[in-house]
Amino acid sequence: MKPPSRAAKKAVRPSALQAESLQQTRRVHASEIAEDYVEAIADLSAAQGEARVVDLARRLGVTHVTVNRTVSRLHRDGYVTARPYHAIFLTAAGRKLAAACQRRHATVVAFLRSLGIAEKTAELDAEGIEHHVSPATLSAFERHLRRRK
Amino acid sequence: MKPPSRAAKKAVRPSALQAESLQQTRRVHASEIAEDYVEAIADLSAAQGEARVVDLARRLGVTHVTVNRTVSRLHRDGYVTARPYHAIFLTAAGRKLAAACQRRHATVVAFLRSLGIAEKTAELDAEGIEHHVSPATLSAFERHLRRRK
DNA sequence: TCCATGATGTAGCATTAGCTACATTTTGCC
DNA sequence: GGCAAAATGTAGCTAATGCTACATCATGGA
Ligand SMILES: [Mn+2]
Ligand SMILES: [Mn+2]
Ligand SMILES: [Mn+2]
Ligand SMILES: [Mn+2]
Repeated sequence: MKPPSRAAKKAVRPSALQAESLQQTRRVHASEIAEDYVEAIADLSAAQGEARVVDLARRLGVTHVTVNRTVSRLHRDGYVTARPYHAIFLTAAGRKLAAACQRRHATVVAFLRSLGIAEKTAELDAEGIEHHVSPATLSAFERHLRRRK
Repeated sequence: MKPPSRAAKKAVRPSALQAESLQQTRRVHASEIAEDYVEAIADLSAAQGEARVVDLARRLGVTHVTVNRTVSRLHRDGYVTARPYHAIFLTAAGRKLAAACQRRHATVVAFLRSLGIAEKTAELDAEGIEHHVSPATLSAFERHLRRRK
């Protein structure tokens, strides 16, 4: 069945741009777990001096099995040290990534709060939004925060 | 190796809240593809009267194989009709979801644009951000837009 | 009419990400 | 020191999401 030629070009969002946006979204999702893990490892290291598997499992809301497998991927990718039966520590690359993520996370939460959004809602939404915030958009958030201050 | 008791409780983000946030993020990601698909199907239907597999593949930036399998899941979940060798159409549930997603998408893009973010950046970031925007946050975005207008 | 081409469908591979069940190691405590 | 419990590790399952390669269907033009 051929599309009836009516209405024809309705000047809709171009396919190419949406495809590019969705591809970027998929790329973001591929690196997202690494970001949340290094952030959590940094938080736990600051609070307790180290990050253990159980602590990560509790904080990330998954089982220790999932943590194990993800940590081995983080190790494969050079973000963490991983010795059996020892706590997990960030490498230099891991610390750098964690610092950027912590900063971005805080900015996104502060920005949402500045719009009058409740603390808990801001935290819930920010955990997902943060990864999709490009450097340009992060700058815009910071600019808005400075203006509002 | 036990954590040295120094610094002890550093009043960091509570584990329970972060775990809950990450669980919500994972739930969002599980329904995200359905949202992007019904939105694309609605767009294509409006523009051409129907949504074909090739068109969806082009617009979503994936192969037609991926489209096929996802469409069958959408059919399983009641969002689309699916007859072999025919175009794909939204069910009532699909149209309802698509309308909400289109509206939310437009709001997120407009909100980012109102912060001075470039058109293309807004579009790229919005494609990922939109799914993590809760009803409360969407309201805040709309409120901000009304205020700025 | 018929057939080349485009559209669609399917088989099967890889990776990621979650899980339960069970094995092993480490540790806290008597 | 010895042992129970906690922590950690591993085997193997499911599901989602991407892909290539190949098979089948549908159609428009010669
Ligand atoms: Mn996050
Ligand atoms: Mn975060
Ligand atoms: Mn999207
Ligand atoms: Mn996301």
